[in-house]
Amino acid sequence: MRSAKQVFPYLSPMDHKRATIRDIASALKLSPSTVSKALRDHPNIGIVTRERVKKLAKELHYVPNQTAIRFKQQKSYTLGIVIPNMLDHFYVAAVEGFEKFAYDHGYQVLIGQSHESLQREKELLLTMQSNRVDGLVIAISRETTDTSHINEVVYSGIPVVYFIRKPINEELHCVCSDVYTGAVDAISYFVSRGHKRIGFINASSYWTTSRDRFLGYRDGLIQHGIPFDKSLVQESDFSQESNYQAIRRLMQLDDPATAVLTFKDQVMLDALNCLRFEFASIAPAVELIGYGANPMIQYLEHPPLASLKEQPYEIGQKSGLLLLDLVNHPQTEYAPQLVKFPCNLHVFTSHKQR
Amino acid sequence: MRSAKQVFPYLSPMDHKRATIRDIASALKLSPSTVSKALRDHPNIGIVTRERVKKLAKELHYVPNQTAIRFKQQKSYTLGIVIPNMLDHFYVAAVEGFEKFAYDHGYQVLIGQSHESLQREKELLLTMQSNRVDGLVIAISRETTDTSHINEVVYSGIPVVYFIRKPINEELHCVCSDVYTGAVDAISYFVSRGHKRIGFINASSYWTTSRDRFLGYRDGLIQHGIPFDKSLVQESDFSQESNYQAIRRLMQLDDPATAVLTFKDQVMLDALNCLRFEFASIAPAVELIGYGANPMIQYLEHPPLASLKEQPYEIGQKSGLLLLDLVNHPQTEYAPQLVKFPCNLHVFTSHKQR
DNA sequence: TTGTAAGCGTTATCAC
DNA sequence: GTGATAACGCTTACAA
Repeated sequence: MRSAKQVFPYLSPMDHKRATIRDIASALKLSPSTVSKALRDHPNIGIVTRERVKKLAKELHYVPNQTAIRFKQQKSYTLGIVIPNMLDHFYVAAVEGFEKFAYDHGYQVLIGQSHESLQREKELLLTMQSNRVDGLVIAISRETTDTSHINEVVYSGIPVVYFIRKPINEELHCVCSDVYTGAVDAISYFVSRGHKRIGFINASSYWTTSRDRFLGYRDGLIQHGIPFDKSLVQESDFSQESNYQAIRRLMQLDDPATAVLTFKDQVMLDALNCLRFEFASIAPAVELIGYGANPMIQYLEHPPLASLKEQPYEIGQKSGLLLLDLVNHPQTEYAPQLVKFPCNLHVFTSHKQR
Repeated sequence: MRSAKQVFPYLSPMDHKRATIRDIASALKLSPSTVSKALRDHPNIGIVTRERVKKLAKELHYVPNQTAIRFKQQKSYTLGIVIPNMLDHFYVAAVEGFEKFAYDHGYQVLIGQSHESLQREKELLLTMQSNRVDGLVIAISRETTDTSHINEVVYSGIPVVYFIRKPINEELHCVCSDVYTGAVDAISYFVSRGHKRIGFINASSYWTTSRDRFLGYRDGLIQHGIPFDKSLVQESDFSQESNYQAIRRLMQLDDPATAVLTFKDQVMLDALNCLRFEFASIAPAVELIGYGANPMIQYLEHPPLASLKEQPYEIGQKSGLLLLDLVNHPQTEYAPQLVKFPCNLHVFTSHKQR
């Protein structure tokens, strides 16, 4: 067994050229094509030759050169995934689902983070094209109101699937959460607990995921005969300051909110802290519901009322499935699908026990 | 502006072949080499030609084919990073630092997650080699007690840098946290608050990062004249059940711990919950310190005493720097460096105010 | 069952 | 200032 000591200083490619199919071929007095076939168990290579080839390949530490294969095959066996941020568990879970699916089908994954910047998103898409990814899924950035850069990718022959966030009026496959129904359920639950002043902290954007949350909020109220009040709807950009501002406004109304639905758990957590620090007297009476069912909530002594549990892993997987289907059937016309995964209201234990 | 509608069904490569340097060359009645040089602002191409080329390139939506460039240059312009897990903020932050450095130097990043499996780690390294990454940083999995697969990579000419976790007795560059000093500081702080029964929940492993925490814990005690007591040291595999078990054992001793240092914040959070649910009477008196300064702690009403704030982003950056140096100077002999970033004790506000 | 040769897109070298 | 040619490692018709 070679130890680290022995390999110092590590051998540069000059000292130790990586073995190629040619090297194996000439050593064995075979042709490169025979070696190539033997290594891949091609049926019309004799068993003896095949074994000889494999044995030597192992001895020479032959590792197939993917960069050459990709180039030759005009296929990168790589799928791209563009997300806003890896610090958000939700996106990480989605990436995991996507990655698992991709790996299981022989594809690699190139991850890009837009950090909510349109500029960065455009650069990422160029990189993806330049790397000739075979397909791409994307959760658009907050700044993405124009999608010409995405259409450019589609036009260049790379299939694209939206996931989690989709621009309004764009028609490509999309996999996301059924946030509408989730919002309706949340409102119903609030109403069942006697709330009438129900606030909503949304994200300002071009995404359907914001619009649908809003529609669910509004329809939920209407279904229970509660008039819609514009002043109960606030927007946040997810920064702590912005989250604090939004909850403050809802608390400082003449008739303040007694319950608040938030765009996601991170917003809810900040709201919870703001209530605790700045509105201590009324804080315990204010009930909150977010989206995401962040596992960290289990560590809170006074958890929020509930959270809408989404299925990011499954969303990632399903996006991968739709994408690979497009990759493998490039010329087929298709009707863009909109796949929605349910958001289930997850009520935290301490509230259930009341 | 092309709209999504117009591109439906999306054009397959057959309908719309991607432009190559050859296409541009023949359209302009130039040679491919001239076009290639023009696109890269090579000095001995006339300004007129250059502009003509660039104009047409834009019109044809020419995007350089990285797969061809990589192949031609025998360089992938890709760096690999292998981590156990992306669900851990700490590693995500490290990846971010590494990625930023890599991108700024014209490299892409291929991320691999071992999920603490040696088998998976080996597969990842093969993939990395197969993709001819120009270099690799790795935080080894929990199961990695033998490093021959890593030496194999080094031997094949790909420089490797360890980060965060390093096997004992392996000599390559390594960038990690100064967990030893962190542990000593934590113990000193515990002692200054009157603790004498100080427990420690460590990770069982072959990593220096476990050994160093332990040595810091032990030396910290010794420095304050507190005898080392083996029963105060427990091990955990980071699962919730394992974390609960570990803290339970420390609480059920004849002379229980009154303070506990944990391998990382996740362990501390579970310990906190376990204390709250199962040892409510003594819980408030037990003080905890973890590693990581997880931002979620700010949402706890009764936060732990403190956390050792590490610098994962900087660790990622520095690993990138050392790695690129190796990539760019392949034949230089080098003495393996061990770079340590400080762990600073971060005391949570509610305790400061006591 | 094995061998030959062409070609994927780009760039480096050298010639003009 | 521009062009011709070879080469990177591999796969795949097609030929033997």
